[in-house]
Amino acid sequence: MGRPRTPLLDRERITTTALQLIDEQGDFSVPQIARRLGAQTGSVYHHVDGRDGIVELLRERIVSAIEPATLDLSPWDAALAAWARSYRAAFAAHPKAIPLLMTSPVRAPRVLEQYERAVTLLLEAGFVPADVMPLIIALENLVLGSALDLAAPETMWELTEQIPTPHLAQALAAVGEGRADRAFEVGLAGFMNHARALQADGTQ
Amino acid sequence: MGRPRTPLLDRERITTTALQLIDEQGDFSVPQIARRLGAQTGSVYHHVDGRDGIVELLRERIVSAIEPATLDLSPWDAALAAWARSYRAAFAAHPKAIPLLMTSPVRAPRVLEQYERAVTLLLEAGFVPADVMPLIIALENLVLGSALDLAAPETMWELTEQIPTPHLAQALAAVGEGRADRAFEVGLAGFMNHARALQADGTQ
DNA sequence: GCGGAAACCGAAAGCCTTTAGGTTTGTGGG
DNA sequence: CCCACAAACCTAAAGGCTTTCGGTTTCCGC
Repeated sequence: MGRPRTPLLDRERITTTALQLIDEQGDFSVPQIARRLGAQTGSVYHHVDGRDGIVELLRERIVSAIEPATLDLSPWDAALAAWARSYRAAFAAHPKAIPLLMTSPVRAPRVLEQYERAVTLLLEAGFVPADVMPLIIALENLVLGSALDLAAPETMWELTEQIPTPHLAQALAAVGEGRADRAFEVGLAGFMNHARALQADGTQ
Repeated sequence: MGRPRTPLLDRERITTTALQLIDEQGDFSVPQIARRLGAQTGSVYHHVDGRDGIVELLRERIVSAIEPATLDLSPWDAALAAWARSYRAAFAAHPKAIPLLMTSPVRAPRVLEQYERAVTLLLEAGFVPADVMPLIIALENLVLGSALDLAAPETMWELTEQIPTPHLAQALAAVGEGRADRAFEVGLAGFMNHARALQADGTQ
């Protein structure tokens, strides 16, 4: 038994395996990870700060796909919209992980830096400081709400014949594929128009 | 031991106890419910379809607070905005329950009826069928994203001194109390403006 | 070469979900 | 009235999960 000649576990492999499990079945457990990597359950705890620690690693892994360079775009509204799309895309790549990540706060330095830059962007664009966080949080609501929609089963609404919903059925049929993407773009367009209007009011 | 003279358990009490536990500690378990009601764990399963069944009861309990009469308001945009606020308020009453309810689809007849009426409302207002679902889903994204924000800890962003975030700290300080509510109103205003513009384009 | 750190195993405590069979109480049909 | 059956609860147990702890082997710096 004892220490193996070549290591079986490390944070990288643990994270990757957890993400695989989540993509496959929507959840993970420490014993499952250990089995896939050929180790015993307890051994995982030598590399990771418990199950919550693995969730934290997953969060960092997933948000690392957000493209910080989007915030360098000009003008500010193009930057903000591109950042929102990149933010959403990062979560959309692993929709089933979203419920696990939604509860605990943002701690990843990489993401905090991006929020800092987004705030700076809006301040430089002429927004009043008190208006900035509501805007950013509203955008975040949109992104996360949409990401959640991606995590939901194909049909978020289970239509039954017991409750007649003819117009809902018609509207669902009319939108067809990519309803989640179209809804996000509608919400984003509404948000960006509103933000531009606010900025025009403030800087006129 | 056998059957007690006055029943200890029923769906109503199980649901209420589960909701209490969630409000207190953010989660619940079947043994915890049984203990609070003075019964054994296994007995709960005679009334409820497992843990998932309890979650389903919780969903119905919580969404029953959405006020259907909001959709009777006139004009259509006032109705939609009031419905969105009522929708969000229903979840905001039990923010810690939100992560439990976000995964599975909407099955509650009471809510499906309201979606049907919302679709009808937009169709009667002159929206093209293909535009209706994106709008409603975008609104839902806003509502659920904002509800999630309510479920998060007080500070969604954990600022540390290791990563300097002066502008973020300033913006957070400037918004003060009720940042979640203000963000929701900003997002809703943007959405409603966009919807009104779309409707004006379509019916002109 | 040797001592400590690193990596893993084995085992266990304590929680959870769910099922199965046994016991008592209520109830409706004969 | 009584008796069979359904309802409500209990006891017990299987199997999974999270986490901790002590033991064993291997690696690495000095």
